[in-house]
Amino acid sequence: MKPRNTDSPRYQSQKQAAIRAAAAVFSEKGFHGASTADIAERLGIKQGSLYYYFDSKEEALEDVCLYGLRQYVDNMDAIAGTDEPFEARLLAVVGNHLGSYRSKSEALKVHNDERLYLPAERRVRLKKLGTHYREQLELMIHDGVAAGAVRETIDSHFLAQSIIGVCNGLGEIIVRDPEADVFELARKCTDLLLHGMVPGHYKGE
Amino acid sequence: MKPRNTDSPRYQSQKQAAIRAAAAVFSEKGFHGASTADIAERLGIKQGSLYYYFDSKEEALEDVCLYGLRQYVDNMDAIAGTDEPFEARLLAVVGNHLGSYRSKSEALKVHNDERLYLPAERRVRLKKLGTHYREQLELMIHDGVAAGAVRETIDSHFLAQSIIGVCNGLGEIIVRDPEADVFELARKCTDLLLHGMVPGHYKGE
DNA sequence: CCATTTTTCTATAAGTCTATAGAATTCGCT
DNA sequence: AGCGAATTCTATAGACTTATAGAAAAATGG
Repeated sequence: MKPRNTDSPRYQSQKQAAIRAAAAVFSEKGFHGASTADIAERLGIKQGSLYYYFDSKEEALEDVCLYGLRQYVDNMDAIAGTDEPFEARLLAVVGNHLGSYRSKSEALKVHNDERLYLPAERRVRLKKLGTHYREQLELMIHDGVAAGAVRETIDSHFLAQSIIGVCNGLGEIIVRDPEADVFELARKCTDLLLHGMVPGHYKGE
Repeated sequence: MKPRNTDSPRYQSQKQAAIRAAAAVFSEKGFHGASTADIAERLGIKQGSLYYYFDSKEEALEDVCLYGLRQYVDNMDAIAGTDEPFEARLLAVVGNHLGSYRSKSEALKVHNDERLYLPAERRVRLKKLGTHYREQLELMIHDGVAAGAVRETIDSHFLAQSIIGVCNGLGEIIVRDPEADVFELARKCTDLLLHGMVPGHYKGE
């Protein structure tokens, strides 16, 4: 183990850069397909030097996943804490999810696709964040039911998973097409989830 | 290159078994994380012997992906070819998608998560099948609009991607919980897509 | 039941990868 | 400029992988 000053501003900014470099490489080649040499090269240093910032390749993956997930979950907490009407909160949730694909697509993609390759003990913190996210969403749905904005016959676990699924599906559009209008997509997505695709319901549009 | 009789019934059944073994291992460890030794072990033969059935590890991945995708796409063709009303066809599509997670979850999961690690020239056949699938779905949506079953304001690319997304999201429930009732999930999913989560629309339920 | 074909095994070459240790360089500060 | 700390470099051990070649074993069929 090397001596390192984890508080120095230089260390912090390089570590941040290292995480982003790892995110980019993992997202392109996958965890096992990427080598530490790939990550170091993108960062502009040599392979061995990378171990100044990560104790192991697995730690790098964990850091990338946490980085990708953190802001995303924080935003959810903020949304769940407001007393906006259900529809507005749903729009905010969808917007947050889709927005993450644009701003930090790589780290979040790595979390989605590669986190399973982490050993169980490295996944605890991620799991906590993930279940927290879903719980907040399910609570929101319960509120929606109580407020009469959501049918009582829909169970919240099913619905939460559906919402997450649609967002991930649309995330592919966002990643594929850098021109895609994220806000417009979020609006259409929320509308679909609320009112379905069938025409002629009272809400005129 | 070894001499092999690809027509003998024994070869065919062992090759099938090899593809399934590869699917299981790739799905658990990922393409790069899995070794040819892992696949051979699951099949009950030695590492070197595997090359009697695959020219390379990449070919194994391609075969697994094709295996996972084929039946899934064939079913879509059958569904698109009927003249059932739109709602019934949507239910069939969703049921097919969710059902695939139950029956061949491993190969389809491999296709979803690992196909990107194939070199471009090995991906052509997969791409063809995939875009064919989405085109059929978009055509179905156009029919639905023409028949008045779908709002005109929804664009079919967006909707197709949303449908695929919800199904993948619910696929996680199916994979996680072997007791989950796939047909019931498909019904609820179709209902959500058609009518949304908001209560009080004319269709009483 | 023997001869031929098919399938599997053993052994290994050649390459890649992670992680470490210690030397060399750069940085921040006075 | 010069000292000590922080950062990066070089070099390498040790493990693991894919793919191949030729020997061995098992199946097939006349």
